[in-house]
Parts: sequence; C-alpha cells; structure tokens
Amino acid sequence: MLELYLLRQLAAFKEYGTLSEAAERLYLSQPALSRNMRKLEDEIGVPLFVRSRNKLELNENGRLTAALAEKALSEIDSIAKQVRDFDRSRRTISLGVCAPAPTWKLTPLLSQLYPTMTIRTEIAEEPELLDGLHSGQYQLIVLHFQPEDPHYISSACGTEKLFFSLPPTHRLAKSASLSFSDLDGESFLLMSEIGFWHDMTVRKKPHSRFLIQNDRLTFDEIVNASVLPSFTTDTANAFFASSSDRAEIPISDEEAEVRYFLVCLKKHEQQFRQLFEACN
Amino acid sequence: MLELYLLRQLAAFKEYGTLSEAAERLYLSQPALSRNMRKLEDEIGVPLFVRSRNKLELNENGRLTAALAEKALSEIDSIAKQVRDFDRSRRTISLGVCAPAPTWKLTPLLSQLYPTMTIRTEIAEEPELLDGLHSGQYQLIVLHFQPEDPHYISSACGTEKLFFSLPPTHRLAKSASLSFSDLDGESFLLMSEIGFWHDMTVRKKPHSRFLIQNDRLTFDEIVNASVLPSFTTDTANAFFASSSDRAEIPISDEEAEVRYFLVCLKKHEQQFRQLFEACN
DNA sequence: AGACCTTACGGCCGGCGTAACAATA
DNA sequence: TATTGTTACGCCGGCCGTAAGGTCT
Repeated sequence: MLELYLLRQLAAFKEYGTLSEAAERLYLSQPALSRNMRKLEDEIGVPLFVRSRNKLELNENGRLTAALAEKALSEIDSIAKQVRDFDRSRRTISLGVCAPAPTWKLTPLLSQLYPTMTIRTEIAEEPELLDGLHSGQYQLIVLHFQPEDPHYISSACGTEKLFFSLPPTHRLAKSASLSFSDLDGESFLLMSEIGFWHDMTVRKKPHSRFLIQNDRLTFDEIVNASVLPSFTTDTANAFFASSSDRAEIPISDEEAEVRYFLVCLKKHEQQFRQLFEACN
Repeated sequence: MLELYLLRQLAAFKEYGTLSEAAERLYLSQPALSRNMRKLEDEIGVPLFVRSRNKLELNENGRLTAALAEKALSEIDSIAKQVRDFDRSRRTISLGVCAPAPTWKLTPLLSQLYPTMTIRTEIAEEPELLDGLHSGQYQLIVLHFQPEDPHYISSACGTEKLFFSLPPTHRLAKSASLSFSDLDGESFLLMSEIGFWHDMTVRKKPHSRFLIQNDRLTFDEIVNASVLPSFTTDTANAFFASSSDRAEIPISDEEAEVRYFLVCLKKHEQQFRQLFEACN
C-alpha cells in the first residue's frame, strides 16, 4: 500500500513546485525526495511526472494523485483529533447557561453527583444554547423560560430578582421601588459575562451608558468607590455576601424577576435523573 | 502523524478480537502487535483499550479509532487504483456498440487515426450505451437509430441487412424473400454477442428456440454441418467470406435492415472530427 | 556560475522476531 | 496445560544524508 511519507512528499512537491524547495520545507535532502518520487511512481505503476533533463513537473496523473493524497492526508490527520475530542466529550459535562447565577448552585451539585466528570460551563445566548444542546455541544442548558418542545426534559431550578444598587447619596436611594425607566439616562456600572441580563438592562434603558468590568472583585471595589448606580440580585447577595452601604432597591418591571429552567434532551433523561431530582 | 501500519494493525485487531489472532493474520509476531497498539494509544493520547491481566479489548475510543482507520485505509488503498484507471482512460478510446458489424470498419479506422491510443470495444444495450457515453465509460457509441439530443454529435456509419441462411434442403430454400414470421417456430442457430439482433430475432419469433454459439469459426462449422436455419447479414458476408452452399434469403420485415449512427458528446467533437469525416 | 535533478555509497534508526515471564481458564 | 498479553534484547531493512556528476539558463 502507498505509504504516507510518499504522499506527504508528493503533496509538498505539488505545493512548492521544485524538488529542492519541497525538500527544504520537508527538512529532507533533495536526493531523498527525488528517489521517493520515483518510488511512488513505481508503486502506482503509471507516470506521474514529465521529466526534462533538469526539470520535474507533475503530469495529469501526478496532479490527480497529489489531490487525492492531500485529501487522504487530512483525513488521517483528523483521526487523532476526532478521537481526542470524542474522549473528552465522554468525560465532560458541558453546561450552557443564559446567566451566571444558576451555576452557583448547579456546578457544585454536578461535581458531587458525577465526581468522575469534568464540568465545563459556558454563558451564551438562548438560541445558541438550544442549538448547542442539539449539536451535542452542551448536555445541559439553563434558560430563563420553559421550552415547550417535548424532546426536552426541563425543570425549574431557581429564581433571580434584579435590584438597583445605589449609593446612599443618590437622589432615589430611599425609594421603596423603582422601574428601569426611572433611571434611564444615568450611567451604570455593569459586570461582563452576565448573560441575558446584559441585553435586558441595555434594552430597558436605551439612554444610559454602561461601564463594563469583567472581574467581580474589581467590580465590587469600583462600585464601593464610586457614586454610579449599578445592579445586584438576590441570588448574588445570597452567594457573595459583600459588605456595602449601598441601597438595594427592588425593580418593579416584571422582567426584573426571572425563573430559571434546567433543560436536557430526552435521550439523556436517565443520565441526569438524579440531577433533576436534586435541583428542585 | 499516525502511521498507516498502526492503523492497519488496529483494524486487524478490531476484526479478529485478540492480539494473537490478529498478529497471525498480519504475518506479524504477537509481541510486536502488542507494542504497536500501545504506541498508537500513546500517540493519540487517550486510552483505546480496556486491559485486564491477559485480555485486551477496544473501549469506545478504540472502536471509533478503528472505524475511522478503516475508512482512511480504504481511501488510501483506492488512490493507486483511481490513478491507474484515470491513466488508462486517458490512453484508451472506449467504443460501445449495439451490434458487432460497425466495429469491423471502425476499429481499424480508429487505430489508424489515433495510433497511440488503445481501442476498447464493448457490445451493450442501447440505453446502457447512452448512459455510458454520459458517464465517460464510452467516448464513442454506435446506435441503430439517430439520437435527437443536441448534446450529441452523430453521423451515419453504414447499414446492415439481415438474411435467413437456409440449408439447400430446407422447404423454403428457394424463396425469393421471407418474413420473420414465416419461420417462427423453427429452431435456429444463433451467434452470441450480436447486440440488438439477438433481442430482435427472439422477439420476432416468439415460438422459436435458439441454440447459442459464441465462437464464429465453430459457429460456421456447425452451420455447415447442420440442417438448422440460421442468420447472416450483407455486412458479415462482405467482411468474412465464408464458403457455404446455403441459401441466403432476404428478410422482408423492415426491421431487418438497419442504419448505424456513430455518436459522441459535443465536447469531444474536436477530438473525433477526423473520425466522423472518414466514416461517412 | 547557479539552480535543478539524478545516481552511488554508507550510516543509522525503528520496527520486528525471539525469548522469557505473568496471568487466566 | 493451553492461551493471552507484556517486557527485554539484539538484528536488519529501509530511509536518509553526503558526495559526485550531468544539464539547462
């Protein structure tokens, strides 16, 4: 059977045009390449080259062979990668979420229920989450609505309510309740990687500007040191008790409180049965 | 990159189940195979086997790898074949005919006009000829009707008229003309490999039986030695003068005389221009 | 002269076989 | 005991590099 090193060398010769150049790219002596091209020709049994006295070119057979070789080589190349990906996917649970809060409860739970598995978490938009669930990119996703498709298994897994976080000096710091529009136009401090909350706050306050910070500790410091309004949620407060003198004002819009739903494909129902029972 | 011998050996192990058996089939010592399977595992970097103390089995990764390997190996295997076929097709003109007579003139003509090419002739049914022309199986075909599709180039290339060949003692040997139906029911001697003539004669004499002989010399001998009716044609007589005392009676059915048409695809018009000019 | 390809010769590495061992049924 | 898989050691074929030679621009 044709050996790979011959096909690789043919492909390189096709790419670089001369034996010398190809040999150099292959870290191979030029005579070796010359010999091997003749050997390949012998093995296939038909001429692959037109040979002038000091010039070597592919003929039609040679071009066909090189094209087929490139295809086969890339296929062989991809085998190891495919197997490694497959192996990783078998020992990994990928969790896609529409916001960070659900992971605070789910990640420890997953680690405990499936101690041999690696838990990978990703924040994405809801349409991408659903696509990824079907493509196998995610085995589990968390949405902030309940999907209706009967191919899914889903179950509520917590709520989250958004609050304004205002400095005591803010003119509205004593309010019992505020709506998004009450603070439209003011500049806000905002965490990055907060999933759908980002879109929602930006959409509900079209005239505000948002200063994005991607590290939570830094964010907390900046919040405490500034007089800009920001956000917090009941869930975040429960998990990350941060001392601050800020006023936390409930947001009256109904979108400010969401329910999360954990979703998996029906075919994985067995695998995740314990998880669904535990997260209720 | 993964080397082919490792993939071949993995595929063999998958096929035969044990290292010993696979090694034997591969004409390889069993320790060598053991080493190489470990090497493959190392190179891919994930476990491919479940190892008991004296048992080796593929795990899921291994089964995937073996499946991918089989695919890649068969692809590599097919490269040489594809290139050889391509090379042969480049130096061969394949002529498909609906009956043998046209080849008697065309084959010498082709050899003369295209002296570097191999001429290959095949008899086939007309639908297969047209399919083969499109698929590239034939560059030229001969039909006994003129195709209407404008994608073809076609030109008349001779006629052939069928005769009954009757022993002098036959009751109808003196007839000036006969129709197919006049001899329906009698047993006939018939050559094989005569293309559409076979179907036609069988169809026109549904009550006759036909004794098939595939060698022309043998056929001629049998014909001369027997009193069974057979067939001949004007074209065959012109090319193969066979002495015989048989009566040759024209067949009056209009299907008994055909015109042949040489056909090629328009894209080959240039290549075969000389041929079309010469065969008129 | 410089670029390119081919042929000739010797070295060396990698894959193989033999041998010896361990474990299971 | 027969079968299966693993480890250790030395051989050898095949691929490579160096050197030398020929041809073309």
